[in-house]
Amino acid sequence: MENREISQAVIGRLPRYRRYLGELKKQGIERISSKELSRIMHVTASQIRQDFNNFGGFGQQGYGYNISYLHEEIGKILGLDKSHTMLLVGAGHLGSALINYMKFRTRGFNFVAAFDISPDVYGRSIGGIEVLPMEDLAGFLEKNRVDIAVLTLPKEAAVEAAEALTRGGCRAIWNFAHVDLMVPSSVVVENVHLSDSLYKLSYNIKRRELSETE
Amino acid sequence: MENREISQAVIGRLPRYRRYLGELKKQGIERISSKELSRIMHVTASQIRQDFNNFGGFGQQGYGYNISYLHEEIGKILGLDKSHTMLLVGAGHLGSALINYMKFRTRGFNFVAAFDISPDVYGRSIGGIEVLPMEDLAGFLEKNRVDIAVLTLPKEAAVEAAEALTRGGCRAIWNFAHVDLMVPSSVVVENVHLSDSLYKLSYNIKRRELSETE
DNA sequence: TAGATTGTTAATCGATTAACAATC
DNA sequence: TAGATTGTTAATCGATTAACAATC
Repeated sequence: MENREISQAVIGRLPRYRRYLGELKKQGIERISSKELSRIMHVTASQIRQDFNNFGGFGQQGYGYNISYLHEEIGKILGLDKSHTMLLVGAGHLGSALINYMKFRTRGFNFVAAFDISPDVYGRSIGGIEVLPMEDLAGFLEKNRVDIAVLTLPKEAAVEAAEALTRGGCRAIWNFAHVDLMVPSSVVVENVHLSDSLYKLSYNIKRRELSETE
Repeated sequence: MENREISQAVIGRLPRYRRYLGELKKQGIERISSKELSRIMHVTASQIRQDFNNFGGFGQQGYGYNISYLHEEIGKILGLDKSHTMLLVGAGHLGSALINYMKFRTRGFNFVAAFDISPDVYGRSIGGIEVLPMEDLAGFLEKNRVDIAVLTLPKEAAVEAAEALTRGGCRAIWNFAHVDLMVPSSVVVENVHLSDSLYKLSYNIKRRELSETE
């Protein structure tokens, strides 16, 4: 059906559009023009229309866009109308924080199990889910379909875990480890490299200071 | 001095270059050509040379790049040779995880205080730092220079906190809240929108499945 | 119908890749 | 010197912005 490939730049903007549309919806506003939305979001109206048109005509000439409808459609494009089973792999501080991030749960991202390499945490419960030993991972994957594995392990362990996840048929990896995972192209990887983000921030502080001195 | 503006696309790639160079250094390798590095990192040699040349000549014709030197220079560009004072604003699960992320500390990112809105956590210590009431934030900023505030609060509280931080002269905000902060241009903001990242992942799972069915 | 605003084509801009002369 | 590989200019590609005809 859809065969035109949509650029990741566009996809990357969809969540932000959806967030703003959600806010407007909450405020009880019914419709909005690309021009007005552009003013609020600080992007060009042209970009907004181009972005939406990648997925077909969501608007109406002379009227604009219906907020509630557009919000829902973007949700569907992002796959938020379906629920996802999730696995926590690495039950340290960061992993615990993510599993406790209740918002995910209410939005169709459901953790079904948690694994860790350290015996210290086996049997402990985080976010209402019992932590299991890493050795059981392969077995678990044989019996259960997993959509997304959240990978919050030190890098060496992360590489190993990614292999086990891939072999076990896990669809996607949300990778918080500081490595580039080499997985077959059938497995989707989304990286969250926190230190990279912090380093970028550090660069921009320096740059800002330099330009202020000038 | 430097006045040519370097694109954020380039800056965004520097941490990854640095990571690979660090690995190579650890392996005891001394030099590398853009061609070889391109093979390892799966980017074009042309891009590598262009990126590095934004900052002047790091290499040598016929030889390549000295790994140790390049690693250090990229660190300097990113401002990693200087230490930064950090503030945790929002001491929930995610905030605690970040403050406990020891790597930061060993790398010159030092937390000096933590604040929260909930009286339940006042006086508690996380990552060796005592959590103070949010009301004390403005006073703290008057007395202490803060480079980076890590903002891990629900969005409404985050907007307020961002204002207080800005007024107090905080240089930069590492924003984990799901809002776009409106701050003066002198304050650097780096967003980590976790749910946006997860939604992108969700889209790509869907897309992968569709293309496999074809 | 007139006004508003989309959908879409065309123009511009910026980023990536290719090519090659300079030079170690 | 010959070979290797950078630094840099030129060509290509893709993404953003502008313009406008279609249409509600």
